Amino acid sequence: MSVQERKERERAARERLIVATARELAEEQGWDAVTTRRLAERIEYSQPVLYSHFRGKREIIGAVALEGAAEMAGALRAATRAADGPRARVVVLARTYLDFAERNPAVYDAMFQLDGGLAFAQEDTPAPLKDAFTALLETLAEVAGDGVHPGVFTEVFWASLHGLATLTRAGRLPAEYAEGRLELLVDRLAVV
Amino acid sequence: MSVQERKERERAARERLIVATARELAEEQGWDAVTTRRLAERIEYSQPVLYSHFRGKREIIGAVALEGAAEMAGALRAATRAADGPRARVVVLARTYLDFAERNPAVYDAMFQLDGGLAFAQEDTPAPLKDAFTALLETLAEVAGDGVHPGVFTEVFWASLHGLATLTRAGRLPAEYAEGRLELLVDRLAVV
DNA sequence: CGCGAATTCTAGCATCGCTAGACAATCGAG
DNA sequence: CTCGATTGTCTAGCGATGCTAGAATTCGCG
Repeated sequence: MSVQERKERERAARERLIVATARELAEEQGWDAVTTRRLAERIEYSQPVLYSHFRGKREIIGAVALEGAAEMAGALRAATRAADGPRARVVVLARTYLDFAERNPAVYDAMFQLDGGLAFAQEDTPAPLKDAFTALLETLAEVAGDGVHPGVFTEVFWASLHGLATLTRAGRLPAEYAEGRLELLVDRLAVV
Repeated sequence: MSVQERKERERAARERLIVATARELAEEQGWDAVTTRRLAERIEYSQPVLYSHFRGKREIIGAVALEGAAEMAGALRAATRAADGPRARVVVLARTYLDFAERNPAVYDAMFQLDGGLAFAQEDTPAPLKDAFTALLETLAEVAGDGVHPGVFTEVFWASLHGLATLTRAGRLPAEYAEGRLELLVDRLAVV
């Protein structure tokens, strides 16, 4: 028992180290800088070790994405729980989402911009991704408006936030009116 | 005169060939398949010729993006011109935008997902990009609503469309309710 | 025709993701 | 405690990538 268990624990710890290091490196210098060589050097193992944990770079991105999804779901729930009233909850939800994207650009990219080999919007979508969507839905369902499917409403709202997040960060939208855009979006989309 | 002029004409033609070929290849097999070697082979020149026209791959992507922006602006204007009434114009605008993104995924990526080295939302933003934004604004200004800056409204609307376009194409939104999402978005955002 | 300049190509660099096969460490049986 | 076998890890290398230096070629002009 003990020997094998210890090995498995160590292996799991190393896997977490890989994911954490990849995330770190990506936030520091962007995903392009996350090469298998650099990553291997940082965890102080050789490259092939990475491939004994993950099929390839794509799967490492996927692992970071799942970690990020869980974090985002937590952040969204924590933020909305502290807000009073449907409208305030939606505003804080949107702000928290955009804030997460801005503070964790590499993680956000792993989740929604890069190919992490994860299934979306299907039965076999990993739980953390489903749950992050659910976290959005919990707050948005109460402002979807009559006769509007909450899931579809959440999809639209999410897409809008995603558009704002990505275009702003890429410098394709001016940074200055960010708050005004957020409020306009909430005012128009949410039925309070 | 004549010799030098002919050379310049030929040079310009070859530059157009490079851009067109890059676009073709990207639409056929994705931007990852657009390598300098493959591109050079298709235009029947060696790799260094590419670098006598463009600083690197990034600039080639940028050139495709500009071409795409001009096309998109034309498509948006043609579509909205044929529609009666503000709401119908907005619906057809949104549909045309999403349609363009779906039919020209590689061009859309060059414009809004990849780094083409272009400036956005600044004075030195290339004219085609500014004009594409203007094409959106022309139709959207009349449904921005009282007291809402048309530019900011256009930014929000554009971001929402962009989110829908990218998330749908990446399979992160189910393909089935696409039309419903579009109509919901227009109903809520546009003030008619 | 033949020279000088402009143009194009060959060959190569550093780096990438990924992997085969050599090597080392560890385990269980006797 | 030793020794073979299994597991784990590393070294070295493959075929690509974007990009470039310098050789080779082509071309216009006197």
